[in-house]
Order: sequence, then C-alpha cells, then structure tokens
Amino acid sequence: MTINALPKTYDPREVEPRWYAAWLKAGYFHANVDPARTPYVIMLPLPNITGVLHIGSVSTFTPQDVLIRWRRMQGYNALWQPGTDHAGIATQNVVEREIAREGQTLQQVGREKFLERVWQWKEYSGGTIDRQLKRMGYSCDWDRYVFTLDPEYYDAVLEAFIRLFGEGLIYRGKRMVNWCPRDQSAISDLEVEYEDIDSSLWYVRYSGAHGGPGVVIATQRPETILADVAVAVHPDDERYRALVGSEVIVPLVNRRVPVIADRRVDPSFGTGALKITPGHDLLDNEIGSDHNLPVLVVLDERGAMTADTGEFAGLDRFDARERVASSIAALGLIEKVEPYRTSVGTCDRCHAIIEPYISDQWFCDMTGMAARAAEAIRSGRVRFHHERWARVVLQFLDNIRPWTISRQLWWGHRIPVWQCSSCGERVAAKTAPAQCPVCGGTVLEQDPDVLDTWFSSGIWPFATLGWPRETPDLRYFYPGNVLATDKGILFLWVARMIMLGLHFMDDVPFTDVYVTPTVLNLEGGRMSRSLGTGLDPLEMIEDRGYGADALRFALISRCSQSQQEFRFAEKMIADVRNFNTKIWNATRFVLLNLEGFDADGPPPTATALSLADRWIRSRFARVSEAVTASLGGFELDKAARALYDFIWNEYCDWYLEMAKVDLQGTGNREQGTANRERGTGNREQGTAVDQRRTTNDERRSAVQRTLWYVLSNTMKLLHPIMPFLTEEVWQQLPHDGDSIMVAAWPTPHLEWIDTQAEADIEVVMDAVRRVRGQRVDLGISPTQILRIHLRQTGGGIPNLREIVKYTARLSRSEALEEVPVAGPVGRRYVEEPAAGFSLLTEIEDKLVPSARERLSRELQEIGPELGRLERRLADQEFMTRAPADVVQRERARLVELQARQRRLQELLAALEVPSP
RNA sequence: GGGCGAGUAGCUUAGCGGUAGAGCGCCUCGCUUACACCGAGGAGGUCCCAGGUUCGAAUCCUGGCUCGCCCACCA
Repeated sequence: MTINALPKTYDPREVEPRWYAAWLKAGYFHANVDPARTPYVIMLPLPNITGVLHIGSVSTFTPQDVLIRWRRMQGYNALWQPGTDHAGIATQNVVEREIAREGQTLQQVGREKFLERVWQWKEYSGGTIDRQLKRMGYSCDWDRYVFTLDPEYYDAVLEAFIRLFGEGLIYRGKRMVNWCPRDQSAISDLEVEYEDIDSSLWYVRYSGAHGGPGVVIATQRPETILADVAVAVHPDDERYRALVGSEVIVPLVNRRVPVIADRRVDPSFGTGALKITPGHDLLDNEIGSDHNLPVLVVLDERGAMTADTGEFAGLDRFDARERVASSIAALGLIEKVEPYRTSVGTCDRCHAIIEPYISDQWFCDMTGMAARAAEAIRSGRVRFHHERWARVVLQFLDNIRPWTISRQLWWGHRIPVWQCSSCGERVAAKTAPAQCPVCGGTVLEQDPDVLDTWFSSGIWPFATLGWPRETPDLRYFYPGNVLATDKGILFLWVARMIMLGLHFMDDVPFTDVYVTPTVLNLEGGRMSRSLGTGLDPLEMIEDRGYGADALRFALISRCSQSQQEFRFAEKMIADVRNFNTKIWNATRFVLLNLEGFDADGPPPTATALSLADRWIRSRFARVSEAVTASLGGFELDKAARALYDFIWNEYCDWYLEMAKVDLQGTGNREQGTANRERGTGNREQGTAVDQRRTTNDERRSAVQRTLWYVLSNTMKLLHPIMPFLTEEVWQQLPHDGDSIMVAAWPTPHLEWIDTQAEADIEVVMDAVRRVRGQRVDLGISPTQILRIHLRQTGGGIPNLREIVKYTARLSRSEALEEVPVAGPVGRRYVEEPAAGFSLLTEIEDKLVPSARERLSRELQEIGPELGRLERRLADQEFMTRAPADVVQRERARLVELQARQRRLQELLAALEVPSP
C-alpha cells in the first residue's frame, strides 16, 4: 500500500464539511422502499422554523443520528425523516413584532398580506436550522424534507380534521378556555406553564342585603369582584350556616347576590367564604353553572376592563386590580391585605399571564384515543426508555381532557369548516362548498381560526409518508421504530402521535420512545440563550474549533438514562477534542508502521500472533460486543465510555507500546532481545519438527494486520457517535468500499476472546506499573535503563518470556537472567511481585534508604488489609453464611498478602546488611 | 397537595449486595523516534443524615434533610 503521511494536526473545521458534502452527494442519507431490506425509521422532532440550533435540540437529535447510523451500518434501510414546523404562535409573533416596528397593526395589514409577509420571512431565515443540522453531521434524508405547511402536508392536516369532525370527535363550543391576552388566542391546557409569583390576598366584606355584617371573602383578584354573582361557603361550615340562602351586597356595583352552599369550597382557606365569578374562574364557572347563576364578564380579549365597568373601563387587569381594591378600601370594606405566594398560569410562548376566558372554540374529544394509546403502552407495544416514563405518560392519558385545537391566529392550517350565512349550518370540507347542504344557501364563510400547531405535528409519522394516500412509502416505512425526545414534549407531541397514529393508521407510530436527559449548566440551571447560560453548538464547533464530533461525543457520553438531566460545560467538549487528537495520532503511528502491509493478504496464523496481538483482539471482541449491546439497549453513554476507555487506555496506552516491541523484534535490520530468544527457533527451522515456527515476516505482518484491523474496526464502532473523524481515519487506512458510513457493522468475534492472553497482559501491566512506581520512589531517572532480575515464585508460567519481554521494554529496563531466591551476593535489590514471578531491581548503595522507605511503606499499607482479612476469615458467621467463592477469594488474598509481608520483611532485612 | 429524579474525590460523574472507579483540576517527574490537545507516578472519598435487613450495604428497606423537574380548578 501507499503510505500517506497524515498532517500532524487534525482540523475538524476542514474535514467535517468535506465529508458531509461527500455523503450527501453519494446519496447515503436517502432511503427508498426496498422490500428486500428491513426498514428502520426515526422521525426527527421537527424544529420550529423560527428556531436556531440550541444545545437542547442537539442533545436529543444526536442520539437519533447515532441510532440511525448504527442501524444503517447493520444493514437496515434507515430513514431519518426531517422537517420543520410552522410553529403558529411563535412565528406569528416574530412577524407581528416586525410589523409593529413599522408602525402598523395586524388589522391594518390584513390576513392575506400578513401571510405573504410570513412566507417571505420564512424564505429568508427559515433555512438556518437546516444548515445547522447539517453541520452537526446528521444523516437525515433531506430529499424527504417536509414543512408542515407544504401543500400535501396541509391537505393531510385538513383530512385529519375532517375525518375527526365526521366522527363527531371534533366539536365547537362556548367554553372557558386558557386565553392568552397578549397573543389573543386560546391555548390548550398543555401550553400553560405555571409560575410562582408574589401576590396579595384581599379580605373584602360583602354586607348583608338586609343589614347585618354579611360575610368576608378572600380574593387575589379584586378586579373580578365586579363580575361576582354569589358567595359560596361549605355546607358544613357552622360559621356561615345561618347565612346560606340570604343575600349579600357586592361592593362597588351594589349587586345583591345569594350566599350558596357548595362542597367544593375549602372552609380552611381564607375566611372559608368564596366569591363566585363564573366569567373569570374555572371553578367558579362550574359552581355557577350547577347553581344556575348568570355569567358576567368584565374583562375583554386583551385583558382590559370592559366598557360597562364605569370608571374602570379600559384599564388593564393589573391596573384595575389596584384601582378596584383602593375604591373598595375607600368604602371601608377591605378588612385586611395579606402577602400571598401563588402560582399563576402563563403562556408557554410569550409568558403572559393566562386568563380563564369564555369563548367559542373547537375541541377534540380525546377519551377514546387516549384509552387506545394507554392500552398500547400497557401491553408493551410502545416501550419507554427509561421505563418510568411510561407511567408518566399513562397518568396523562388516564386523565385526558378535551383538547382545545382552535387558535385565533392567521399563520397555520385554517380550520376547514364553512358556515352557511343563511341557516348557520357548519360543513367540514377542504374547499368552499358550492351550497349549504341544509338550506341550499350559497354564501358560506370559512371559519377564521387556525389549528393548534401540535395538531399538525401529531400526524407527522404518517403524514410525512404520503397519508392519506396509500403510498408505498407509507406501507413500507410505517410504523417507525424510535422516537427520541426530551421529556418536555411527552404529552404535547409524543402522546398525541400515539393517539392519532392508532386512530388513523390503526397502529402505533413507533415502538420505542427514548427520553433523553435535559442539558443543564454547571450550576444546575436551564441552558438558556436569553439568560446567557447556554452553550451555542455552532460556536463550539466553529469558533472554538472543537468540531461537531467532539460536541456529539461529549453529549452522548453523558446522556445516561439513569438521570433526568445532566450538567454540561465547554470543558467537556475540549476533553473530547483531545480524544480526537489522540485517535489522529494513533492513526499516524499505525500508518507509519504499515509499510509493506497487504490488507488483502491471508489472515495471520495463530502462531504468528504475538501475545499482545491476541490480547488486543480479545479486548476488541469484548468491546464490540459491549458497544453493540449498549446501543441496542439505548445506553449510548455506555457505548461511548467503552470506546473511550478501549481506544485510549487499551489500544493507545498499552497495545501500541507493545506493538512497538513486537515490530522491533521483527525488524529487517535490527533484532532485539526478544528476537534472540526466538533465534533458537530459527536455527531449528530446518528440522521437520518445527514446521509451525513462523518467520519474522509473518509475525510482522500479523502485528500490522492487528494494528490495522483493530483501528479500522474500532472506527466503525465509533462512527455513529463521531462520524467525521472516523471517516477521515478509515479513508486513510486500507479499506473496502467507499465510505465507513455504509461499511458493515463489526460482528463481535467472540472466538477471539482469549482469557489467557488477558490474564497475561494484566500481569504485564501490573508489573510495569510497579517498576515505574519504584523508579519514582527511588528517584531513578526515567531515562536510565534499570537492570532487573527475574525470580520465579510460582509454577512454570507458559508465556513468561513474552510477559517479561513486554514488561522490560515498557518499564525501560533490561531483564537479566533468573536469580535464585534473593539474588546474587553483593548486590542490593528492590523486589516487585507479579503473578508467578517477581522482578528484582538492582540498586546502588545510595538508594538503599529510599528503597527501604518504599518497602516499609508497602509493608505498612498491607497491615490494615491483612487485619481485615484475618478478622473476616475468623468470623464464624461469615464462614458459614457467605458463599464459597467469596470465602475462597478472601482466603487466597490473605495467603498472598501474608507471603508478601514475609518477603518484604526479608528484603528489608537484606537491605540492613552493609554491602561488601 | 400528589408524583418522579438526584445527592459518591475540588468539578462532572460511573458503579447499584462482596476489598470505592473514571475524566477534568491539583502535586512531582519527563519532549523514550504517534501524540505536551502528550506520557509516567502521586495526593485526594464519614459514598447527604438516622435507623433497619444481611455474615457483609455506596448498593436493599424505612424515615428525615437538601436540590431539580412534572402534574393538580384551593379562591
């Protein structure tokens, strides 16, 4: 092969866009119907067109790309469906603000012109999020890109509405809904976010209509007093029993209202008397309706006092609150005012305080669909990861309420209902009916409202595939496999997709819901762009130069399912950047040593493989199995950690170093000690007995093949998490095929697992660490070659030669002949034990004191552990109740430590003797 | 008011019934021909608290404490 010298440094900013373009060009992201292959489908949680890529979205999207890329390599026909959401309120707000800056109002601009403006805005800035998704390396099928207001998708939304309307599940009604006075639209229950605020509780006296003290009520909302129609008390409340049935006077308006009894009143709150305002409070509305009380309204759609409120007319609700309170105070009817902390509902889009408001809206009855969805979850047809989320969603489904689906906006799917201006009949149809089916009238007006954005995204899993048409795509790709998302939209989106999927497709839209943890900053707070506590993905990738791979890996390695959130900071991305550099340099090393290597040559014979080769192959077999299993179990963080440890600690720190030893031993010119040992083999080559001896070339080639194979296949395992670096590395190495993206996922070679080699290398690592530690303790320069002797302490160790060879090289020492018991006379030694043998380092006289120190310290450290073991093994309870293998292990450990203790004492004693 | 999750080394965390692990940070060495975005060695932990179960608990149970999130029509 040709050896390409790699650049010394890896620059993701150059590499990443280059490979993304190549993949796009090759069409690897695109999935076509192919009955011969099994589909694997993930729906990208559609970002808003108003959006820019946020760390939160990156943390839920990246796991999806990992899964998609992994399955694609496994041979699945992988489809990751992308698209964007028109985001009704959010988008309308953006353009509305723009228009306001120009000094115009919505009404002045008009519906048609306004929508034109929004489309213009969308064309101008809507592509940002897509470019950013591409920069992250996401392998979405861009050819299938869908926008929720695309004509076909629009049609599907209308179809869904019309069918539900036809089934009687969508209906219109005048109800109390959550009203956002700023957006001037209804919103659903799920779009209300509760916030704690500091408020006051006013105690107001309502005098008796026929004299008498009347009753004192407590309220947070004095401005609604003007709409009061009753005062309610609990029927069992002794304090008010006499008052029930009498009338009291509402202050300011001097309206006589009844005192009623109702069980829903909490006698322990405030004074136990509740003012009833059916026009402005949900509970009051229910109580009022049960008691046949009238509904009075004093606040309009903007949250301002209505025209008939006299001196208060036109005041904003919060100003009115103060003004009404002071007017009542002037009458001497305020008993007291208490500070009060309470929670208020706010709009999840604009955070204005929600007003309970009675208006005409469209609702969707979800009870039947929710029951089906709950059944699908309970029966395991939809599984949640972590499973605890299933309970959370079930609780929502089991307590489902009607869904307010109409919005008083212009930007969105206009409700396909037409009302006859003569008879008032409402007809659902995609286009204006020619005449009214009831009265034949020809003037029909379309409903002015649009649908909740979440209504359109609820049909995403099948509407993107061509529904309502019976397309091949729909038949082949539905149902999908995984839906990955943050817990924040479990109800708003996930539950609704399950409900609507079952309803329209008679099947669940996906089988697995993967709930990713939320990213927090180091203080444990939300990452928020506006608060400046966020982390901008693009800034990390480009400006800071870490690259998308580093960001991806950093997020994946922390997205453990055991937690609902995790803390994240730039430093963590920098650490992964270092990991990338490590891989890059390892690749450079491998390439430098691949000269003369033929990737198409025959696999190495068992005897050609060195101990280190067998070890790393064994470790690779384990890691590939572990990574595959982790990905299958949605434990992506475990896969990332396993690869990090394997690459850095095992492949780089140990295997590459040992490969240097093996390569040197097989070099053409020089032959190291290891080779001299083998030299006897060469001499015997001529004899018939030794046909299985391998040549230097064979052994060299085996090392090269191992270096190449393990690196190349580790890159495949890592590719789903870090697509760019792995592609770049893979392309530099000898390879089959055009891209690692479409390379076959490594099947674990379980037959490579070699417990003997693993045990042997453990011995090497332990011995090397001991000698290195000794060097530091004794103050011996790292460059000085130590002379160590070998003392066998156990039975014959099969691979002793190789073990010692690696140990000597990695600890920068020279392994000399075996010594009996305590070594030659006249020399001083520090001894480090290994399994079955020990290493004696020759030291000069001046090092004796520090040698004694090291040995005594170890002797001391052994003490407590020895005591613990002795006590334990003397404990009758432990000996009789603990399982045999535990007892066995403890006993072996005791024997080992006792031997070491004796030996340390001997060595210390020997060091007492002055040298001759 | 319910429910869920978390509290392990300075920081971020793994482990979740048998001798407390990692990365970063810190200290001491070191440019040994892949890598100083590195290598070697090291210090650093009443595993939130109190009970209990067990031969044995960071790990299981009970009760606290502290944080975070979700749900809920207490004016």
